[in-house]
Amino acid sequence: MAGRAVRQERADATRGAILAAAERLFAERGVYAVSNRQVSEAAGQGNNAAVGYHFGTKADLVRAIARQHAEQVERLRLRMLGEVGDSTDVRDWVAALVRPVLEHLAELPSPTWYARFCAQVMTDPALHEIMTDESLASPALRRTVEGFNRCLPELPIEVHIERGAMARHLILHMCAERERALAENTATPRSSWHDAATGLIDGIVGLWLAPVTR
Amino acid sequence: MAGRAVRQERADATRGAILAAAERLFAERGVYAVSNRQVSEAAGQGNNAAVGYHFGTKADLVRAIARQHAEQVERLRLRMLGEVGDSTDVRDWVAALVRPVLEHLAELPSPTWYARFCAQVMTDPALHEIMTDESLASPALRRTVEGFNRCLPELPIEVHIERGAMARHLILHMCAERERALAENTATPRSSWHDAATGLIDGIVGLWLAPVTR
DNA sequence: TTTTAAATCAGTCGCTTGACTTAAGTATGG
DNA sequence: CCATACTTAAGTCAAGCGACTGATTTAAAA
Repeated sequence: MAGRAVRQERADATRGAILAAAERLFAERGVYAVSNRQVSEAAGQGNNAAVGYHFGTKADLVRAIARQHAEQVERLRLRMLGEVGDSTDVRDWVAALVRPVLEHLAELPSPTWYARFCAQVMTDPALHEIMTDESLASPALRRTVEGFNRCLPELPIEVHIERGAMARHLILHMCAERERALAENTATPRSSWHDAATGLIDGIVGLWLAPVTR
Repeated sequence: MAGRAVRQERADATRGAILAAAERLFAERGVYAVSNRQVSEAAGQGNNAAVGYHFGTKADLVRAIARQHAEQVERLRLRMLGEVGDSTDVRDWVAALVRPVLEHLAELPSPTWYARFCAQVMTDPALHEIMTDESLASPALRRTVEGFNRCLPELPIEVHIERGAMARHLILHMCAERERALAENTATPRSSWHDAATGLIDGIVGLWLAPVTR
């Protein structure tokens, strides 16, 4: 009964070590530039096949890392969704999109690698899909997007899609850039993740409300 | 005299083949996931050391690719700069920032790999610097940024830096995404690079003119 | 206690890597 | 017409790769 838990605990510790090591190495060097051997070693495993044993393919490992974080972000976004309620202010909904992600990064022990990891994963066509799958599986995200669409002024469909992509890129790469700067101890325009989120929200709202050239 | 040119021509053809092959492979798989051997083979070279012979390190090869394109973009931007003149409309200057890049992509034979190549390069801290060096070496870009700053409403310095970064990310990754979609024959929100540029300019202008939360 | 199975370790396999060396081919300049 | 210098080809080398195998440890179940 409680016995099984002990063995599980040991395995979970190893799994966790592999996840953490992989996230860091993938973020710094790129997913396909890092071998499973290097991940195993960085996780303190004598066995060079530890990754294969616990996760299978490299894509499975990437999915596991993504899911771990997605769960945390989901938790934060649900809370935020409660605060937003049924607001009709575009800014509130953009905040519900942005803030949970940056709050999550702020909560993580420093230095963080998650944003850079995401940026690396999103550049690969195959892995890209894994990432979007894990994100779109989130009910809170879906509800946020719906609420956002309700109070957004009417836009041509192609502009709507286009600006959605712009907002995604903005969140992803501004986070990755800030994270990199923090890791390398170089200057950042904002002194906290919270302030960075505010600036990001300002920009994204401006982007969505910009007039459309026809 | 004319003799030397023939040998040079042969070498230039090989160099060109290597540049083209490297750009494609780097864009698709990432710079460090592709070996010099693979580049040499893809360029039709029997010699597995052809890359080393013609370019030296992988960073030198990346720089050569970046420079090649930067020259074309420079040419287009200079022309655009003439049209903009001394306009005081923010939009004109954003257009001078954006249009040359997308015009260059439109001029290249399809499919293109340059935008994805840039996106890959920018994710690596070491290569990142090579790319920015090649870009900032452009006088036309510098003049454009200056002209832009002259007609932009006053912003806190940190917001200015922040939004500059946002605009950069937007241009880079929207181009890469569109390029990927074209290569994979999936849907794109806009039917031409020119229209994509218009949408991008709309968004970036909105971003810069957005009110600042204090 | 003994048995069982999960988890880890240790090592092998064929293959590819970057760095390097050597040889062959070729237009030029003497 | 030949020697030179530049370019390409071909192959070697240790190191590292993923995939795989069998042995060992360890806690659970019998």
